[in-house]
Amino acid sequence: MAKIKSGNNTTKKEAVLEKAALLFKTKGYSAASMRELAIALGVEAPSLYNYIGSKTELLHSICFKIANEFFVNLKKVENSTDSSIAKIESIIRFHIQTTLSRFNEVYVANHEWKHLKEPFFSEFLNFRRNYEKRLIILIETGIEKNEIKNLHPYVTVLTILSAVRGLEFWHGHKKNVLPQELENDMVSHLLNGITK
Amino acid sequence: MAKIKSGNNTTKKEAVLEKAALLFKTKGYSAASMRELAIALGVEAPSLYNYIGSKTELLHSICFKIANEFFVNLKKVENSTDSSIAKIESIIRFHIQTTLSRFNEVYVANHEWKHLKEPFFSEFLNFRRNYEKRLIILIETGIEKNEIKNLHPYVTVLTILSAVRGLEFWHGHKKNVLPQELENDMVSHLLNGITK
DNA sequence: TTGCAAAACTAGCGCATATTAGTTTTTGAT
DNA sequence: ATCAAAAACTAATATGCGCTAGTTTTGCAA
Repeated sequence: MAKIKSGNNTTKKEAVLEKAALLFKTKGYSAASMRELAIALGVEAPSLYNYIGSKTELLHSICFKIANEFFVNLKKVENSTDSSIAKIESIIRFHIQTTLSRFNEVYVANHEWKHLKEPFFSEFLNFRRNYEKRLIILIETGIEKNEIKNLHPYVTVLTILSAVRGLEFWHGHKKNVLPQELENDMVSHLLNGITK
Repeated sequence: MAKIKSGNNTTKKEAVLEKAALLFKTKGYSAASMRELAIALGVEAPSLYNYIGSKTELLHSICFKIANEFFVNLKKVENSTDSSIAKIESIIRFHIQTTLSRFNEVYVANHEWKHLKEPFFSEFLNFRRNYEKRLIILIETGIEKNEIKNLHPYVTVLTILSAVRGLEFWHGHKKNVLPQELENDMVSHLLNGITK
């Protein structure tokens, strides 16, 4: 049967990962089957195991790759000399841009990570909590410096993270709103709500 | 074995539904098994079928009960004589309150509805789209009346709905923030961001 | 105390799953 | 043309699933 097609600069494993992200997003990790994934790649299910170790490894790869990218960005922002508001804006824009350009992977990392097996489940959970905590510190600093309104920092972070996560439901509306317009309007909404 | 316990004013079917909502939320609909649900109720799996028709019926009941409550509230708000901003505020508060008080069911309705079978899948999807569309109209009216900033209405609705949906991740922090404080701060953030 | 319906049980069917083992085909460099 | 490695295949295993059938137990009303 036909070989797994992979774009010129991607390995076959990456081709599998890409299809897996789409499938996991569409059907959910548990309901997605390796047979289905194989069919999507034009291949029989056992052939997949020439490239990958297991179904759970696919989920692991997707989740931690995305988590790492967000974390790298966070560190970059933390080390900048921007104002608190500018830092928050930068993080919001990164979330929006990454979510729009890496739709399937971001969705899986956000919604299917709970199917990770231990110890990876706990590792990922700590990752999230740490990320959230460091955003709270960013907000707290902004409040102390009188840049940001004195709302409860955790609520502010939750509101922001939830709002950008909601872009996963964005899909079919691309025709009516340009990505740049979406990004600017959402940033405006979220920042105007907390800027002093 | 022990009978299924149900609170004084609830039927046994409702007891099953309540546990099902918790289980579907924790493990996801597909990964949750009827055997597991039965154990949580102190019973063997086939006994459940004395009360319910099928696993998918459980999901259906949870999703449409919640959807209906949100819809009833929406109609009430639409028919009021409040300003546009007050209408939006009212809807945001309803979302927050319902999410906090009906945690598991709201989570399932928001995240697991995609496992509904046709024709219920499409019915639920139309429900959501209709709800969203009517919120957009509310926003558009507010912009025309010069109450609300001229951001793209769809983006505004997406931001608001996403933010309140994020309360599903609220859980463990109840000790540090009172629900009333949470509600007021989130409402403040979301409304200040769009009020003219 | 009897009788009957509600609600539990045990056994098991049919099906789908992830994965392994072993084998064959395809591919590309020499 | 050769030959080894890469990548596909077929077959099968063990497991778990939702659910049904048929039977026994339980609990309340008479």
